[in-house]
Amino acid sequence: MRQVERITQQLLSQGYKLTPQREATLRVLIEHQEDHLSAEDVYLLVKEKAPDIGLATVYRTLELLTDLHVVEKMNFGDGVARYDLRHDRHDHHHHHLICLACGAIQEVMEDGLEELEAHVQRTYRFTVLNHRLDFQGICAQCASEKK
Amino acid sequence: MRQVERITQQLLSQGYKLTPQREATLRVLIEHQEDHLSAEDVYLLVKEKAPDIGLATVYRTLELLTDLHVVEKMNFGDGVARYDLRHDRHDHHHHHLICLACGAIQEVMEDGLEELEAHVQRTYRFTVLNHRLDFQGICAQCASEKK
DNA sequence: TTAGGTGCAAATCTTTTGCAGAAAG
DNA sequence: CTTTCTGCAAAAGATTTGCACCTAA
Repeated sequence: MRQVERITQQLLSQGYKLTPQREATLRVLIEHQEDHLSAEDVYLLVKEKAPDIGLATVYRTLELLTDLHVVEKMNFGDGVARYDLRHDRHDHHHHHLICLACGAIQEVMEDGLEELEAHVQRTYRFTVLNHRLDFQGICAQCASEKK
Repeated sequence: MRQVERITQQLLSQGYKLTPQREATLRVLIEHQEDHLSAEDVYLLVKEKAPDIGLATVYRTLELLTDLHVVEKMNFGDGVARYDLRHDRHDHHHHHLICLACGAIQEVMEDGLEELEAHVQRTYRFTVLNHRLDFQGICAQCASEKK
């Protein structure tokens, strides 16, 4: 559980308080790294451990963690924001495979955009700070079920 | 103005009616192809020509055009859906440069993802039907102003 | 003539905010 | 102690929906 401690240190060192609500939220995010949770999802999961937490606090905590680059706020077009734990501070190198049949979201860790990014940088004189790439399609499982 | 006619033909051939509201909305979308309009933006622009149109109709028309693949509904993370006219039926090959300083959204017409897409297809056995790539950063203009 | 479309207002859903009380440092 | 947090309820936005009235085909 080194991860929780590293992040709480970061909170404290920047003058934020470590409250039980924040710690519980952090734990949920870490336990569900694979899951791309919405604020509501996080709220329900935190509620299991700390029934008194309010939804507004979850929103506020997620916003704080986004500012601290602990999580990344994402939008997959389904009307809710989802939050991804960042793997490291400078990580902007993972993509998503979104299955249109079952809705599963899988991560692709390889980057593979360096060349295209350099091209954009040169051709459009655009300084790329981050990028975001999603593939929509049919996952292996759904494809095999259809047969 | 061949574009309007082509799309209205498509509407009619699929059993939808061509109403003045739909035509006006279509014209606005075509005249502002570069602009990544939100539903509200479209509403205000259509209202200039046809003051009686309702916001709900604009939403319904945009939904219809999305189903028909005439436009693509996009989400840049600013809380509103934006609509991009598709360049052709099978087009999934344009990316966006989003300037974090001024908010401008520019299009990149090159694809350059073929290789990565093939890799994903092979490695994850994921059938890619579409993709979506945004670069966030600083545009040329904002970069030069900062000096 | 009639199925589909429209405008309006109300409803819904996600996210944000004001405020008084609570608690971390 | 004091500043920051929290929960609650209300507010704010964006989008959707129910319904009675229109209108394109």
